[in-house]
Amino acid sequence: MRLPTKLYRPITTFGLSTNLQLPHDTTKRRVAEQSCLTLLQSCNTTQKLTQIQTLILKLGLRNNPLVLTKFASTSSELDAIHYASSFLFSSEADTRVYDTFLFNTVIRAYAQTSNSKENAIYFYRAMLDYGVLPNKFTFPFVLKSCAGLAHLNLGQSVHGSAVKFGFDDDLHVQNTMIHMYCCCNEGVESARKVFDETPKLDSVTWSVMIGGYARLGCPAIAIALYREMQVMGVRPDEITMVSVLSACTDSGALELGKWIESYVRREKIQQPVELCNALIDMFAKCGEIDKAIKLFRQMSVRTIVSWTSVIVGLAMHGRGEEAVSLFEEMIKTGVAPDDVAFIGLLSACSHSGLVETGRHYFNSMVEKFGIEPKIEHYGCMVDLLSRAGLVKEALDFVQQMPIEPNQIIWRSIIAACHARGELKLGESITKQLIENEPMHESNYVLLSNIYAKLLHWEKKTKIRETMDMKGMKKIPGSTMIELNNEMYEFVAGDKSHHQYKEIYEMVDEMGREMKRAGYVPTTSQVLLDIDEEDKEDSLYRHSEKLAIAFALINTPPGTPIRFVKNLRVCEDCHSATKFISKIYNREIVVRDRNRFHHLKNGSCSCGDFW
DNA sequence: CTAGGGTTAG
Repeated sequence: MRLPTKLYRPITTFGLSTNLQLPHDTTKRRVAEQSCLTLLQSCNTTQKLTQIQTLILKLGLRNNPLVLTKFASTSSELDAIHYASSFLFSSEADTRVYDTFLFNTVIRAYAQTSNSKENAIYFYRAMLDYGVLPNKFTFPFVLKSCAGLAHLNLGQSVHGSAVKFGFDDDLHVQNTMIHMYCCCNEGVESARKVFDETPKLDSVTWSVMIGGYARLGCPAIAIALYREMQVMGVRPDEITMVSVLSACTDSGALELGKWIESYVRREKIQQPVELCNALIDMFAKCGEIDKAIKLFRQMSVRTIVSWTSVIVGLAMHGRGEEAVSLFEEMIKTGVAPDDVAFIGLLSACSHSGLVETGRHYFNSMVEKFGIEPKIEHYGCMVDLLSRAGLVKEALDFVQQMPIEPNQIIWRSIIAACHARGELKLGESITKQLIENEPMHESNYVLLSNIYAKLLHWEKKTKIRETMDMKGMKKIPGSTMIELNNEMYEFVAGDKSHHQYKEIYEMVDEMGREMKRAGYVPTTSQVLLDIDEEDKEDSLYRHSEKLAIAFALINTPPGTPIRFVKNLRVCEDCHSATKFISKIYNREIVVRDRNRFHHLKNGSCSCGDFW
């Protein structure tokens, strides 16, 4: 990690002597000191700080600990903090008055900034260099900075330091420690270790760990941990609820989400906007978009996040027109859209084929709202054109973009090539991608799908071999489904479930019924080049078919079935699910990687393009 | 002077 050396170096260029006489009169001094402090409190720009600095020097108050501390904690603007800290630690300052409190103040100031957290670490090290002892308040600030930097080694060293100074048994330090580890890649295990060694009497400890698992993409563990928390009798607060809700959102655990909504009301847990937003997001992403809209309408205070959550939800459900009119309503209400709101809006246009509307809003970003489009916005536009079948326009658009296109953008175009039969073009783009990033497995999957469609089985097999040779694996498809307040996860060919025999019998029965109704398996997407019957067999073992069979066995007739798939739903499963919705008279709500499919009576809300 | 909160294209 690179630390800013310039701050630590003595700065002697202030040009003012510190040898001015102090006012002898104590009252006068008090007044001067007081006015200095008052001034400092109101000052937040570099310019103002310079003026006050002059005043401090003239009054000879430079080494007054109170002034120093105030000086460090006053600034909210980054430049001002830098300036203040260089002033404090310049060679003219009297280091004898440096104390823990002063360092804590500087460290806190940096820990709270969004992009200057290295400096917090830097001053923590300076503190130790000066021989100033940290206290139990120091570590939460420092650990928070480590968390923001997501720097595991650094975090471990601070952890060691906290142990050395004997503050690792402080609850606040432990909680921040867990949080820090949760924010670092590869840090979960360390987080869990600290968590397991903690008495965990506190809802914060649980919230941190639950939120950590939710953020790391392990919603099932997060939910299990919440249940454990309930068993231990720790009362969750509104922040715990936000963390658990985000786990519900990710895994599609609608029942638990609903339960939390009623629990919050029953237990009279505070309902800040953030919690309402989390509820809206949960309902929208668990397929209950109308419920999300209803909640949104009932809110008395809304933030841009509330609006955006609903817009994104509508986008995922393919209800583009409503998303657009909600966006317009938002502007009329006086809420200025931000870049995220535009991503939601543009993706809504994309999923509903609103090409002209999308173009109009994309242009309005700069023209009307002064928001510079980012790669995500360009990505939405490429997707918009690609999905509408305008592959050539999409390519032109990429060529004219002022930003370097990324893999996501190319994959949008490849998907369109795949869907529109532009297989040669798709093949050449994909080959290019593989050349640039030979270790990215999804590119090989794309190419392999194109070869399957072209019926080039030998080429397809070759790709498979290349992947094996490079030690790459296709991400396994998995399906999460909630039943009787439990989450179940299925992967293709899964036999770990205790009901697996019944499930496979049900899968066979489903296959027979579907064939009778006219279903033809789409075997072209099977990765392996095996004979047709085996291909069918491996299709029937796709995780979503197992999940559907599981739900059919365990729920009364007519109950809607909802599940979440981690990848894009494959062509065959999509068509099979449509048949099942009709044959078994079930409403099936599927959330795949990109969007929702509401299947009912043999047809799907996505209009068969996703 | 101390801790925890996901709205983000495919």
